[in-house]
Amino acid sequence: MSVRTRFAPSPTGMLHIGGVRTALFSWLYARRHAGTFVLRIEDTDRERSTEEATQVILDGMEWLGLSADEGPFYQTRRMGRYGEVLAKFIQSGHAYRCYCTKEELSEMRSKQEAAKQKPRYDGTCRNRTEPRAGVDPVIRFANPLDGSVVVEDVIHGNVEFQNTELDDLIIARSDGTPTYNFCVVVDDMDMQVTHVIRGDDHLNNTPRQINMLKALGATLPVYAHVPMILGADGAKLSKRHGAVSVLQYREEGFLPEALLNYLVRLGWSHGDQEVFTLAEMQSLFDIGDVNKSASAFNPDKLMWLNQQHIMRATPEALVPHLRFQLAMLGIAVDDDAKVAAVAKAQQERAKTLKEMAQNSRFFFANIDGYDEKAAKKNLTPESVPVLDAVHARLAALPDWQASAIHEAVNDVATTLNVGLGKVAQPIRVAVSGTTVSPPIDVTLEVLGRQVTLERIDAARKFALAA
RNA sequence: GCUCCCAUCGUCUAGAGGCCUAGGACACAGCCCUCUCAAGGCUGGUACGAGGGUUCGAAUCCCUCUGGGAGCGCCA
Repeated sequence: MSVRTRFAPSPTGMLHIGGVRTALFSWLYARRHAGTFVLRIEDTDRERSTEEATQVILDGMEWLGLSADEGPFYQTRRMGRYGEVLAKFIQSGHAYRCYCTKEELSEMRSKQEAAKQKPRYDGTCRNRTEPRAGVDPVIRFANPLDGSVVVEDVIHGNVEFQNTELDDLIIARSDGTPTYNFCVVVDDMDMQVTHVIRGDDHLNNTPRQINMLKALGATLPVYAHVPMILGADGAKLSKRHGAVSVLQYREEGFLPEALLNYLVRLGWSHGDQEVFTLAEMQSLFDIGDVNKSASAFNPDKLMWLNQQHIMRATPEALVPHLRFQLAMLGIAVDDDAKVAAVAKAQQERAKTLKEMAQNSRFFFANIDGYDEKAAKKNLTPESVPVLDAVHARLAALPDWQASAIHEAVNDVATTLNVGLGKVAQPIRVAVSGTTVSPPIDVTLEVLGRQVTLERIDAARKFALAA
């Protein structure tokens, strides 16, 4: 039987990197085994599910390239099917109507807590034969009373739960709508999911799901409960560090493959390798190799990986990303060749595309003044002769190419008997407004002769006045 | 409280009894390279939670403790 995995987020909060990682593991596993990856939106909680969160899931998955082979399926559109199974369960005695009120249940709970017991439903309505007037019943699954359930997990090994620890969970609310644990079971069965890969916060309700699956006579899937991702401080992932919408990472200038690379290395490794292409991840990843322990999110390493991926990408591949970031800065460019040239010049010196765009403004827009410290040091009366000499040499250059520019700048330094730095820095400040840019020859080539000469002229005037 | 899970540098990890005076990566510090910033190279410090076993030998196996996490909803 071929592998079928699924990612089943609920649109009650923004999809964040924790969710993305389980999605990635599921997707990778399906890819590795030429299987099918299903996307299912678990939106049975009408109160808390939002359109916006659903859109983030869809857009996020698309941005990351984690395309679904089937779906998205929405649980809210499968209500008929759930009702069918519910009826079957009641008929077969696997489920029953419970008329206990919320007040009664909460009283039961507080008594149990006071007695230092685990709160659980006591089964009062199991043997009730008559409805209770004025109470809309919920439906509970009649969990086996004795014996145990063993979850065979490829990451954690066999985990045994006693049925006496489990209680009769509610599978349909008093308004008739089915609940999470029940829908998951029906869906995983109907969608013929072979491998359930999800966060290990679900390990505890897996035995209940297995009991229901058994009651349905379904084949059990293979389980893989992956460890959670913690915040940078080792505490639960929160908004302050990482629990933001995945799309936030696009805004921040991360490459999808870099984020995926970072995430795949959380709980998984392949020797000493740190940088993985998408193709490598697909061929090397195996869910059984995933660690058991939770890991903390480390923004620095994500940054480093992003830079590694930027460096290894072809300039052409960076074009759309850089354009996106330039557009965010209000810079519209239609010259893809120039964007590629800039990307090529900058790809070694930016940790994010956002940073690259910020540092590349001067290639596309006029500079608005000079950095104060930079000008004070480099655009002085003493630098005027340098700027003059450079201007003259560059104006006379037959070919506007980095190699020729390099030679010209070197010549000026030699002629004036100063270090290359004394020449390159004033030019750099003149054309970029700052002391930081790619190598000066490359910078000028990309900038073009006309703009270069204009800016040197302007800088010369500024230096004279200083 | 009960049940379940987890435990190697600050962080991500290698390690499946001798190859470990514990390896790699991020971060940090220093040096080199150098027209700036980077990238790159080299060097450095820091870890097997504690205690008991098993064994000729334990980071690796077992037990206890400690610490962390999850679940126990008419949430998912």
